[in-house]
Amino acid sequence: MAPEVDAGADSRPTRPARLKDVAELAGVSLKTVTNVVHERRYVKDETRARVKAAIAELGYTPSLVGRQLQSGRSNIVALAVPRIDEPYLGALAHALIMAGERHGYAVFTDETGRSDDHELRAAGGYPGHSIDGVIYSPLAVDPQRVTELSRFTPMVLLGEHLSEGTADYVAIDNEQSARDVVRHLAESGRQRIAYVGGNPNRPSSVGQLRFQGFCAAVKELGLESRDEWLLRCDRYSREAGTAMAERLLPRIDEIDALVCASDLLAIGAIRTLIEHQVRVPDDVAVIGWDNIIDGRYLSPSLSSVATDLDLLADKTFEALISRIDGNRDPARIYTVPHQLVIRESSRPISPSR
Amino acid sequence: MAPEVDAGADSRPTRPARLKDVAELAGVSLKTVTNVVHERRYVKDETRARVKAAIAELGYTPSLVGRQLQSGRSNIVALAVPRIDEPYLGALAHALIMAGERHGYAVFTDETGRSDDHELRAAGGYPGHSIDGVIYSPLAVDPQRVTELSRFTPMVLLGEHLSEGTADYVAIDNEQSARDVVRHLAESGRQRIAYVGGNPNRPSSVGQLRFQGFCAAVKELGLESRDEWLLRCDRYSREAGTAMAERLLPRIDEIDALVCASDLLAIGAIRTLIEHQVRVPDDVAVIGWDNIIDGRYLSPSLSSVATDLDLLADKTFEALISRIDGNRDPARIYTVPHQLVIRESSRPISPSR
DNA sequence: GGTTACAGTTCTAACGTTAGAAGTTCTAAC
DNA sequence: GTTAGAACTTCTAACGTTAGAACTGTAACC
Repeated sequence: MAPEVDAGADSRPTRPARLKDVAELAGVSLKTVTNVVHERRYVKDETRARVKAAIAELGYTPSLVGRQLQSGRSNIVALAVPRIDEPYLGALAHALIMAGERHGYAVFTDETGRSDDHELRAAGGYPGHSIDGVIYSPLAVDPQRVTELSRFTPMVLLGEHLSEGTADYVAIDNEQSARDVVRHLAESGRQRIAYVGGNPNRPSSVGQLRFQGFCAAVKELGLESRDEWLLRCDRYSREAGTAMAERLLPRIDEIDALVCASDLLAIGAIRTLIEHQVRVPDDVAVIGWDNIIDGRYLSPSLSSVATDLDLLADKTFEALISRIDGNRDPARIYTVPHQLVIRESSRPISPSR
Repeated sequence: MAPEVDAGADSRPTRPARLKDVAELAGVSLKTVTNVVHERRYVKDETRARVKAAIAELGYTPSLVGRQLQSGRSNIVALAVPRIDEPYLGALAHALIMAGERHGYAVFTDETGRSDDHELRAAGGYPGHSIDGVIYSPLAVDPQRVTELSRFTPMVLLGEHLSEGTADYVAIDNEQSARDVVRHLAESGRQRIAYVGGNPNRPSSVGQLRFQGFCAAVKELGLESRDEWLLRCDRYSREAGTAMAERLLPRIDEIDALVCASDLLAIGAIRTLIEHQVRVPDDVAVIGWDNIIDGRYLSPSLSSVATDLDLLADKTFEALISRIDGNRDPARIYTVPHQLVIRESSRPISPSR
């Protein structure tokens, strides 16, 4: 008999109904109920109706834990990012949650920024947690370790690029986007461009790739270049932006544009420049990457390299699901298109004004 | 026998080790292994050492799914917010993830902004998902439904205040914080203050409480007040901020301060004001709520009412865990302190400048 | 009347963990 | 030498779901 007898509208079950309760109420076996739930053949219409009525009456919802144990699959993927309260990572998480829904996966967002241990746990696929796959934005972990661990965890990398062949990687063409940025500035009349960002110690990091593209474009376009205009840092935060801008201030008259490897760096830098009466964009144009929403509402509004996050998220899931389904091909790089969004901070120099 | 024989350093297990594998390797029973894992008495030192060695050799990690099924507890709580890419909600999520770790819970962030269905699923405790509790920031769902559903789901409400007695609620004293804002502006020499935010259709919403505090303080301090200076809207977004500021523009010369029910509203409003050559704070002071990081980097930087999110997160977990542990007391309101953070956007009017 | 085919249903073991019940071995006391 | 109890281990069922194997019943065909 069922554990709960409906004693009127006021009484409620204290525990969720199980498959067994449905089976007993409908007077059929467990298997028949599963067959109905999964819409399988070989169930008489009359039986099906009876089972469905029982499901409705008990408010039965299949326990995903039971299914998980049985199938070994959870349809949950983890998103491992340093901090969820960074604007770009929040936007990324949002896009991935939406894409996950389209692809039938729930996205569990985990913050790894606190310690290397957290990152390693993510790279190892969260042992014990029955996570189907990991979308991973590594920060500190040794690429070698990631390579080792990813062999047993379906994984897609975002954000930072580790050594080739580590795991699938989805990103824009960072080098090309930096060239586009420099060409845009040159076409707007900028001649002496500074660069902030890119940790030289991580040769294939995003900031480094952007730096390479920047340098190549500066050379190709015959623009002036000085080592003192190239500031390197390994965090792309607002604080780092202010710090770098302060280091640049003594030479600020030498330059007329500043390329920052992220919008946060740019936001920090602009704040410092404005505090020191440097006019943006009249004295110095500034441009960043990520196209975070806040950039639109700054004064001046911030020009930026935009990624189509929905597309990136879809490609990420395609790659990840293929790995979850057992694909053992060599790691692949998926490139998503980027776009320059020109706003006030990189307005062309005009004779008037 | 164990399913995997270690055939050398290159070979790796294809599936995670189970308790059973450990037991077989150590030559003991399942129960003995659990006893070791849980550090129980009645295990000989020698046996314990053997079991621990086996655990280490196999890299065994207990399956949380198995535990969940057995115990009915997952130690996972859901955080249901409209969108994770809103700065305040991202900061909130970060604080809750950190607090969850302190209290032994993982925080699963779910976005409910897309549809009422998503919100209802959250309010119902995510049936089937074995979630121990829900931290819930409702937006659209009928309070009545939340009340019904929350009776069977350990739940704490954040952000929007529903009808009294619905569920535990953690927030700042919104009314008092609005009074503090008005007093600060008055003390800084502002006389004619406008207000943006607060949906009059949701009587106990945050924006409404702030509005009440605002009106009371204006009256108490004998400040001028006109209905045309009070703009109501139900979304606290940047877009709403620009829209509301545009509606205010024709009367902008009448006012000298603008109180916005959120920093996003304020950011949108400031952008519009600056575009129309209204000087902030010289012509109009602006102040918001939430103290989002971006406010610090705007020019002018944004004054705001700050909540101690770490404290809020800790109180949230205390309340939620008490409910998870079976507390059936009437719903309670937990108040966390707030603080005015004065920045450039509400600088006092000074004769010079 | 017997065979075949298939629709519809039940039985059973399995996923990994847990803990109560039951069993075994050992020590110490009478 | 027996007994009590402690120390330690094994046995077993349970959590909720699933699917293959096995069973029953019916209809069609020769």
